[in-house]
Amino acid sequence: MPKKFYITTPIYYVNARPHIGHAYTTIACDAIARRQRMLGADTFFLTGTDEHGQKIERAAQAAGKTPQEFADDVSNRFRALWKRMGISNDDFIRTTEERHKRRVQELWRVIRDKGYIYKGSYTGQYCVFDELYVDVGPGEPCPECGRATETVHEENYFFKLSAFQDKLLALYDDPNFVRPETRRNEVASFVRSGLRDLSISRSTFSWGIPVPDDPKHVIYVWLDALANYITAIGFGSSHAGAQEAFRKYWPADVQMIGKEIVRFHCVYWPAFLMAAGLPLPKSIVAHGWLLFEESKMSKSRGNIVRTETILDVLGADALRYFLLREIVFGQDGSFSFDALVQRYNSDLANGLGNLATRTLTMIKRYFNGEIPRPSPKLESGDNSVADLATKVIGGYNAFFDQQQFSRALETAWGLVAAMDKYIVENAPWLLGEKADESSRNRLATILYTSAEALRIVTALSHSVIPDATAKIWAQLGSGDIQKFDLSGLKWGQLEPGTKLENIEAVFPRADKSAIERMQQMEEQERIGVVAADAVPAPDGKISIDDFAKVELRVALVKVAERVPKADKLLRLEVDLGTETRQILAGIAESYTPESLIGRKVVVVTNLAPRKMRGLESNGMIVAASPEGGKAVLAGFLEDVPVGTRLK
RNA sequence: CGCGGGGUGGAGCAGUCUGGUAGCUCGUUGGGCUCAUAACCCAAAGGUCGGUGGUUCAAAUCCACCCCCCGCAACCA
Repeated sequence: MPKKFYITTPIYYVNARPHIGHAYTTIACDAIARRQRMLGADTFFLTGTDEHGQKIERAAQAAGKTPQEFADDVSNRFRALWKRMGISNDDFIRTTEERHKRRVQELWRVIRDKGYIYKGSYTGQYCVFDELYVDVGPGEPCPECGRATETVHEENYFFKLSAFQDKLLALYDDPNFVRPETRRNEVASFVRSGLRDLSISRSTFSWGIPVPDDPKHVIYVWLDALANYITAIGFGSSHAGAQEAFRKYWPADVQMIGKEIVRFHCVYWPAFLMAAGLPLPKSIVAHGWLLFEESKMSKSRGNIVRTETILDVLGADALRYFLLREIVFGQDGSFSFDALVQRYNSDLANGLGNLATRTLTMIKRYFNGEIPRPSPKLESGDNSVADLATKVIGGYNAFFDQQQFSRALETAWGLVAAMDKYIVENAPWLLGEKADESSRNRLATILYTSAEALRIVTALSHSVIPDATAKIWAQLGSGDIQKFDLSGLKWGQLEPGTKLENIEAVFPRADKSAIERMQQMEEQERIGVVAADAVPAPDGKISIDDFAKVELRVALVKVAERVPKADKLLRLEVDLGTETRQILAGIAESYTPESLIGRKVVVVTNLAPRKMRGLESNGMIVAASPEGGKAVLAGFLEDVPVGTRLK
């Protein structure tokens, strides 16, 4: 029976559209899954979307949709993107599917019946953004994310997380359970500092899976979401086939996550599984974040990179290769169009692609398109290539299996470089002009050696760049690469006499215009999004009515003081003629409090209140805010009465 | 003491866990080749691996202290 291999991506939360960060995780898993299939493992690759929780309920409300409609829309975007990228997932689970809901409830019952769930009451602060109860006083911000918290009083179900502290710590002794090492240390120190029982139900909103026998409560989103890894493969099902699948695939071999969700996967998840008496995943692998040209991608910065743009211009292989080759897996990595194009040109177009073309072209020209039979008389250069190839196979496998993708690829490309050198040193094109037997034999050996090295790099890198390698493989006359048994890869398998197929360049060189095109596409997308948000203004302009919604008034600053422990924030009290208001403004780096008192400023008066550092701000001071520079307050050259409206 | 990442030739980065002549890509300069996608090959210039101290026969790598940069959040409605 073949070995099984089960790998999962996180299920992506549907509060945001898919971006390149999601693609990164998914590509890494896809490459691993494809490789396992090539090695002959019975592989199951799962991805999906996480769709419950208060955050989704509210986002849907803001969008004027039902939570289900909202989730459907975003989930479909993920599914469509993976399809377009050729992601080879075997299933796509959604937490709003019936199969998942029923099985999560079953998991709940199992844990409950083992005595790890109890009912308790809780009064405290809740952070909607993190979906977490936090240990702070009323009105204080969330210590995790800094956003405002809400005071809730709930009767909740609790999970006896505290009972698992020692077992969890023992678990981290296995160096493979959490990787890389830094994450493992992080988690271990978190657990060592003490675990409190975890609230695992909510009754203040309803967008979730009802708690069995107590439908006023919904199950905590993280318990719901984490369970997908087992519900998707059949846990909790009454069908014999599903039960069989669960027994076969669980525990997971690799569970890939981003570093921001380490705690949930390395503490809560194994605790839930232990409570349910289920086996634990063999390895949880956390990767770093993808930064865009050094800074974190964010919508407001306008530096979001959509995967679609890269697919349009360079194709999926280019993106896959770049992400896995350029970034040291586990660390934060930086994305830029320049680096992408450079890497694409040097490694794919000039490297592998060019090696394929030059090798195959010569075989076509000098041997009528048939792989020549090498002479039994080898020279040292030929043997070194064969030796290197063998080393490269071993090295690549070792690195790849430790998720060191960049080093694996670097190793494989060492063979590409060696082949370029080998070809130049042996100058086959000179031998090609001679007709004597020894020249022909020598030429046959050189070209066989080149083609065989090409075949090996192609086979190794297929899981990373599936499309191009499938083409090269076919051009070599080796047929369908997906049928190749990678576990048996070794030097000398290429059959002399094999007829080549039509030769075609697989990685056309990209020029500077490719970068510009991608930047333009992103720019247009950005404008499109802005315009779409502003509803009926296709040219980005707004109507006078839209402007009239903003109420700007002249105000006099009465009180100004620094907010404790805040670098940028000033607390102001301003006189609007009819009332005095408290406003917080992020201008402490530009103005001293004293210089503001008695000054007339422009205030947006009809802005929704917002809490900052526990204080409420009821408006906004208008200022010119140059990028990276100091803010300059808007003011008047002539005197104006306080309270006057600007229009 | 908020959390995290980092400081290695001109640029971007590996290498640090498991000490042993400092490596890759790009760029620059000169040369070569012409099978190949203006590609490929060779050579050269260019680094006291942030600093100080320690451990060691040996430190980019281990230990201690310090300096600097960046991201996130706190606080830019």
